[in-house]
Amino acid sequence: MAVTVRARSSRLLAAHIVEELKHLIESGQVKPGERLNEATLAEVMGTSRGPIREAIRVLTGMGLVTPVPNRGVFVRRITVAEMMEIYEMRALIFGFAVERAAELLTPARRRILATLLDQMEAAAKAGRGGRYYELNLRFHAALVEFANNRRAARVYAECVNELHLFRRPPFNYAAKMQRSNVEHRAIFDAVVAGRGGEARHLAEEHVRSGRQRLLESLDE
Amino acid sequence: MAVTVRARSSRLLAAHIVEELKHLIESGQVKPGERLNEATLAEVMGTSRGPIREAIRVLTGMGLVTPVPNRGVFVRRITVAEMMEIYEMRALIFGFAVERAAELLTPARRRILATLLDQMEAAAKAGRGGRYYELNLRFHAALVEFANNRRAARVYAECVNELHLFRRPPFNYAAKMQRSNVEHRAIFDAVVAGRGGEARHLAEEHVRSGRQRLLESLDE
DNA sequence: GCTCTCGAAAGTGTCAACAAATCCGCCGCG
DNA sequence: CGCGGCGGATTTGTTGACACTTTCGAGAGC
Repeated sequence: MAVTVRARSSRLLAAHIVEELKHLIESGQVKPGERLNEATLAEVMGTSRGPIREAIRVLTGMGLVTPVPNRGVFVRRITVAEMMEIYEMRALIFGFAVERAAELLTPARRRILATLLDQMEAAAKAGRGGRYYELNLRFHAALVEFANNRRAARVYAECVNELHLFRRPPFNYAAKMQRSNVEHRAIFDAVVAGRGGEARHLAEEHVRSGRQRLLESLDE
Repeated sequence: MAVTVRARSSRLLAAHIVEELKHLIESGQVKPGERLNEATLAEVMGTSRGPIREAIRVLTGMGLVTPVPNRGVFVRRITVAEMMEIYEMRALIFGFAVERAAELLTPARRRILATLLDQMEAAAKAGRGGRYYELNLRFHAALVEFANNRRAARVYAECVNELHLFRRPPFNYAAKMQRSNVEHRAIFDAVVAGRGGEARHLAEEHVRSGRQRLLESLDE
């Protein structure tokens, strides 16, 4: 658990620590299965163990860590089976959201999506995998947001976060960016054309093919 | 916040308090918008404020309460708009789960569902709304469980819990039990017959008509 | 009578210390 | 050489105390 901490902005309560811990987990500085040491974290964060424990409990409620009595909390470990389940869930919600987004599309939203698509294309051509990955997340998040269902958006975000627990971002996108982006374009076209049903189907397939790409990368 | 506490079973850590608080919220002993008083809860639970605060943080992570700095945490208040969103989400997941359940049905599972159906019918005939409500929850939960997707089951349970925040169980089922149970039977038949697509459609409609029944009961 | 200010009361945020459980290395025994 | 158990060290669980913020009511002033 080698840890570096970012500067603290808000002096509001120790909800700050929650963000910090989430970042540590999602960025892979603490790995799945690893234990969170209260004393160490307290020292690093410059506080006492109280706020640390409370922040850890928030993560417990979010399901990012699992507590074991008298032994501490461990970063959740995702099995392949769980990953499959989460992907199914994600496909379901993404498909639903995209169909809604098609119904609720506005010119402003269309522009946002178009811009993201262009940027992704540029990133793909330039071979910038990290950049593409980030834009990819934002494209999906935007579509989900445009469904105007915060509950769905939250669950979707949770799925994405948990998938981070399984595999780090810099997994080999280089070869797959092009194909992925073709699918994005197809979804976008269907949404813009107002063909909600088709968009939904494409969105579900897109998530499934993303899962497939991840599975293949596991064999390497 | 008039509170009565049940006997404590496990002597393992203050995760016990989480269950206790959840029960207080779901049973309506503390109402949406109300503040959770740490000192009072500590006294009632027979512990100090530390474990109480930690339990409250778990609820925060689960989204059941929202914290306000220096003012405490408040039980989440669900608006009608949010309720609609949650119902949409619930319909989506329930439909998905039922289709899967149709594919994964076993004789043992079929028997469990059939038994629940019979019990519900009996409860409906006897006009026992509370009993029916409880069996109804179990019937839905069983179907969701039979989809073999724990992530989906968890999200579904969260939706149901949050809907509890909106309206108490003893809302008037008496007149609606019969109709509700007809829908249950139809879903069951489709699942048993292996007609997943039809079952899914029926399941989605069932949740939507449940929402409709709730909306109508709001006008009274 | 109304408003503003001040101060006490209540409640949350934080900390350091203590109690209990678990982990780990060492020693003795078979 | 392997195995079991016995401390010591580490780490979590819990507590009470203290600081700071917010709330609310009483009283002065207009």
